[in-house]
Amino acid sequence: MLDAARELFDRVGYEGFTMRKLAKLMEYSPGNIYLYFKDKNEIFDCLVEESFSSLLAALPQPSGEPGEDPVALLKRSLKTYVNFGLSHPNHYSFAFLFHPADRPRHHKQRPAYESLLLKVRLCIEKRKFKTTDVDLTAQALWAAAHGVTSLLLQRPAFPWVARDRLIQRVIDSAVDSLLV
Amino acid sequence: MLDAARELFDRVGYEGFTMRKLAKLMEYSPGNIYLYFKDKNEIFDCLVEESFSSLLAALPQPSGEPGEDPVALLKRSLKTYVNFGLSHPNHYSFAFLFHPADRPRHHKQRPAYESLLLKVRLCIEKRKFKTTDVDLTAQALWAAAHGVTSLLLQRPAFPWVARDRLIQRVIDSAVDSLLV
Amino acid sequence: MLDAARELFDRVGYEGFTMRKLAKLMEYSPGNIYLYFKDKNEIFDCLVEESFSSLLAALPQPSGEPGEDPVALLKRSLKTYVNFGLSHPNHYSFAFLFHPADRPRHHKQRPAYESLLLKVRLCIEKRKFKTTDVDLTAQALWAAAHGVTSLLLQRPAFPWVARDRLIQRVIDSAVDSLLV
Amino acid sequence: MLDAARELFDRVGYEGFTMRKLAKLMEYSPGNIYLYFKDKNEIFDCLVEESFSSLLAALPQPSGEPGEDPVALLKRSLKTYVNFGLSHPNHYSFAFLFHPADRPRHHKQRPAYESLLLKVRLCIEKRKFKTTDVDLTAQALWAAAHGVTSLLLQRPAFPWVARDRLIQRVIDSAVDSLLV
DNA sequence: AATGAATGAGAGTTCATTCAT
DNA sequence: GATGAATGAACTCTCATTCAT
Repeated sequence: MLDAARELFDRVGYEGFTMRKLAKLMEYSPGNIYLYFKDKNEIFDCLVEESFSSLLAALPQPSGEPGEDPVALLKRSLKTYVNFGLSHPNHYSFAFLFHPADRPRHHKQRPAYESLLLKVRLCIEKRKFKTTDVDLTAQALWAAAHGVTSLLLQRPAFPWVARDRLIQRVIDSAVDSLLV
Repeated sequence: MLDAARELFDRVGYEGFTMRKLAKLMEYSPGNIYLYFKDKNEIFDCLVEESFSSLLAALPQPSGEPGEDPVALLKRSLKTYVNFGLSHPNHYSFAFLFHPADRPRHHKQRPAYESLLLKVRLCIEKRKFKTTDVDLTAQALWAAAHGVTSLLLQRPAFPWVARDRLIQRVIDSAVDSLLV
Repeated sequence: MLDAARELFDRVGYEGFTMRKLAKLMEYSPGNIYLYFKDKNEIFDCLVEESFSSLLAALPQPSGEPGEDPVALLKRSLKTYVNFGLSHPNHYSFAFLFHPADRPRHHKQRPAYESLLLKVRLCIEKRKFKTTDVDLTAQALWAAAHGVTSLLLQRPAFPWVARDRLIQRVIDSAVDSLLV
Repeated sequence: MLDAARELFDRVGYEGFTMRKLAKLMEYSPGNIYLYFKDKNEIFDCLVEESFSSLLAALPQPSGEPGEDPVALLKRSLKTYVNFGLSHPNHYSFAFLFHPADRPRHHKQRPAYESLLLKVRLCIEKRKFKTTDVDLTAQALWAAAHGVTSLLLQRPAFPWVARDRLIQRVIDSAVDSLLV
């Protein structure tokens, strides 16, 4: 049922999503949905939560081994982030693109951001970066990664250069410019 | 009339925009709108077009003077783009973020992209950049700029660092890493 | 339209009243009602107001002539009240019988009560009554009058004695017991 | 189960009473109710019946002792009636105030009326009353008692004088005016 | 050129009720 | 006996749109 909802949300956007369409999609009666979810918002919340969970699960974690290259880990991480978005557009949409502005922002994204912070901090601790501002750096990297992801997802018809090159370039630019 | 529509749209966003509200705002009758616009979509199309026009108008153009620094121009240009998005959140969302699958995508954004291409090409011609791939570079820069803009717009509650620093950092990173 | 609403309210009661039924009754579309009334409550409010106005208009007023018998006026007044209820069941229902408990009580009834107070006060001033408690007396009289009215209206099938005799008796009992 | 229904009904009133709430209150499944009651109406019918029974049970009965004062008994009876209504507002409303025209009127109230007739007859037989019309007298008394009860119930916000005084006055007036 | 009245569809939600299990 | 899932109709209300005037 969440799958159907996700697909519908993705197809018609937040505004276009209606309980009735969902019901029809599942060949249910409208009222039946309310046996499983309190209301429309609850569905949305569930989807968002699910999406953040899978994103988080996909991200690589520092191994803790002494020889590990923190910059490589960071880059791998960012690339994973982008690829996750591209290969799970539904999840990415829920996590980062829909914006029912009237609802209290979900802070489910926090763990993912923490994970990024951690990796940035690692780079800084190992003196790989010129900067020492963890938050600023993490947010700038996030912005870059999110930028490619969302553009590629939302403008599929645009004449993009080869995806991989573009992604690589964005990440390299964002990270390399920080290196000592 | 478009002004009223724009103001309403700015105030209430896409979802909140209704023909009735527009009519009341102009002290017209609802039906009267249809004398000027075929339907709601046409209004939006106009609005989007206007938005892109004013974005384009806001973007700095190369002066053609020999002493002009193309890199500075490029950076200024990107910053303008981001600030335009931040100060017209509804239009930026509407132009770049929504994806109502049922409507043909507007390719109004094309001229803005061309303008970016032009400036990148300038940098390359003046041997400021290591790279020579105009499209790849332009798209990577667009991604970065779009990334900050959309994140800031869509997650207003997130504990961002100072906006200006973040924007500056993203742009600097993206551009500086290209310099010879 | 108010007439239709009144009739419907009266036929099906407050809970049974729905916008759809009203629409169908008038051979309108449901949404059309909202051109004339903000919502269901506003309809109800209008009806209540109307009803109190006509009740008030029906009640006799003291002539001010010196020879006027205040007790007779009071009795006439009470009888008018009851008869108004019996001959305008719709109005009476709206004024006194429906009870949408969740809504702030309408104080539209106040003027009618004031009118009763006035007449009671007259009797007391002219030393016709043993009591001097204006409010207590007025409320007790109202209770009696309302009692007959509502019983007769709401239990039409009950084997009542002759209406007029019953009404007369209730009023006489209530008033005569007060006389010096 | 009727107890649960009664409690629920007492708490939320007629409009607020739903099968689901009843089911949840009893920790049953909604469908389960239908094993015991045909439908919602049947529950209400039972409730009403019960209400009338307990009203009847609450009413004082003539002791048959020779010294008993029938007028005092009558007054006590009327007072009990009013207080019953005030302390079971929902049931009183349901029994005496609603008039959902679609349902056949319950004549469950008959025994209560008989009980009143009986007491009036007693007063007349013992030559306490000027009148000899049992029905007229009983109905007038009922009207008075019902009048206070329903007004107090339906207009809780009205600035009533002290309840007890009002009730006492209404009953005294109605009865005393009959005394020889 | 402009309006007011009207429509029909659709929104989210809740309800009494049924029925296979 | 009892349940969970399901239905279908109803609810209030809003919307884009039309059209006679």
